[in-house]
Amino acid sequence: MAKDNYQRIWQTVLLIPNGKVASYGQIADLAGLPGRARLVGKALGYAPAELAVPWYRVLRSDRSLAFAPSCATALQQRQLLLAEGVVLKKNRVDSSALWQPDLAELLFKLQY
DNA sequence: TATCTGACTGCAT
DNA sequence: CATGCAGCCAGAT
Repeated sequence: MAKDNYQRIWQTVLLIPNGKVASYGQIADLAGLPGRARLVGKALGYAPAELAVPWYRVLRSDRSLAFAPSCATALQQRQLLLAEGVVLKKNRVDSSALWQPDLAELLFKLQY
């Protein structure tokens, strides 16, 4: 069911550590949904506020933010990332902020 | 059931 | 390094 995929995506995004970022495609892979990067974007859009999913830690594979640089959403994303110490240069995060999860630990936490 | 959409990607230029 | 573009595919209508 669609809702199940959203749940898996939200849970995976919840595991991104403070100060780290991941790409849509990476989240899709880790969530067991390879090839569905675009679905990750939709899932974040539908994420219930009470889950407090750190949507701002997810960006494109080239490390650029997925919004027009001047729109309100992009501004908020930049602010949230900067607040966590993520280095941002021209709408791109520094590669040192990329999340490199330990797969064994992930499998344990996600409980598939 | 058929179509349309896009918070994406990889590759070519 | 930046842009363009075809391919992508589940979910929404």
